Amino acid sequence: MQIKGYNTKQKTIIIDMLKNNKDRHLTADEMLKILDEMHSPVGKATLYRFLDVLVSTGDLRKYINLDGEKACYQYIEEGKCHSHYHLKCIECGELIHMDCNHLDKIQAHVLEEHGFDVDPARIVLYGTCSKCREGLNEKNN
Amino acid sequence: MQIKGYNTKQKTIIIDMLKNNKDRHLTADEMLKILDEMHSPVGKATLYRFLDVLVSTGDLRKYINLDGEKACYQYIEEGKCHSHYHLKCIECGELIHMDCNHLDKIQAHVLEEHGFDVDPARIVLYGTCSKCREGLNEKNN
DNA sequence: CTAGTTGCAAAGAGTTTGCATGGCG
DNA sequence: CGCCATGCAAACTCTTTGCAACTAG
Repeated sequence: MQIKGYNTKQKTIIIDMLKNNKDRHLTADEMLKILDEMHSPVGKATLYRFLDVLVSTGDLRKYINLDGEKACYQYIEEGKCHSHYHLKCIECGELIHMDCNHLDKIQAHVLEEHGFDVDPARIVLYGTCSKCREGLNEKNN
Repeated sequence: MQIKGYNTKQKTIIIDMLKNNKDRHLTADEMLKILDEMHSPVGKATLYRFLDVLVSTGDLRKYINLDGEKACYQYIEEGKCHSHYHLKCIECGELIHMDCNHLDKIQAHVLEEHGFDVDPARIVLYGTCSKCREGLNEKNN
């Protein structure tokens, strides 16, 4: 991918980290921790600034965590249009990727009846997963 | 409604204010302002603490940080379970509150087919509103 | 009386900004 | 060399907490 602006060490590190975690939703804090563990610490401000750039160029998607209030980010692979939906458990935090044609109807319905064009890739449904409802899930957050 | 704990002046004032604004989504700051204008100022901490109580008793619904913004609250009339969905325009940032029975099916479907219990109040659908799609919307953020 | 409640101010959490230094091109 | 980027710390915003004074029951 094309890096906007100067091609610095920090930007390369951040992008590598994001690519290595493209299946996860990461918060800024988690990223800082990962970068530390990679022995490639990056300044907090630098991270936030570059994440903003990546979001604006469409390489990164920003989700607002309705529960914990921290924003989560997920890297978007070039040209790859994720047409699946995300379920995020507010108990255990697990992120579930759901392929489901049924939900494609949401988009059609909201567009026709409400005049609003939903981006399906951005849909995140918050709730509780089956494990947590059954109380089987260990506390892991 | 039944007030939990002691029945104080501040609690009565807050509940009155909420009832008078049950058609709106208010942030804590907006409430403080309204209370000031009613010449019945209530301490910030008192408000936040009582809002928490009302949310826990189910009298108030809390919508959290839709886009790094403040939490907003809506009073729930007794016995009336009214859930609606949020549409957030990624162009102009407008937050649209949509009442739609059709979308209630999302919850049932995801629970039955995917074993995941979605909280409808937390659903936020990102996309573009009709005004922005037509390019008619003024830049307002 | 005494446990719940209030309000101030200070602390927290997450994010942004100011500014001097440093590095890309 | 000029300009952008970096990183620290301080600022900022929204919310929560500590604590002494207060009040409902």
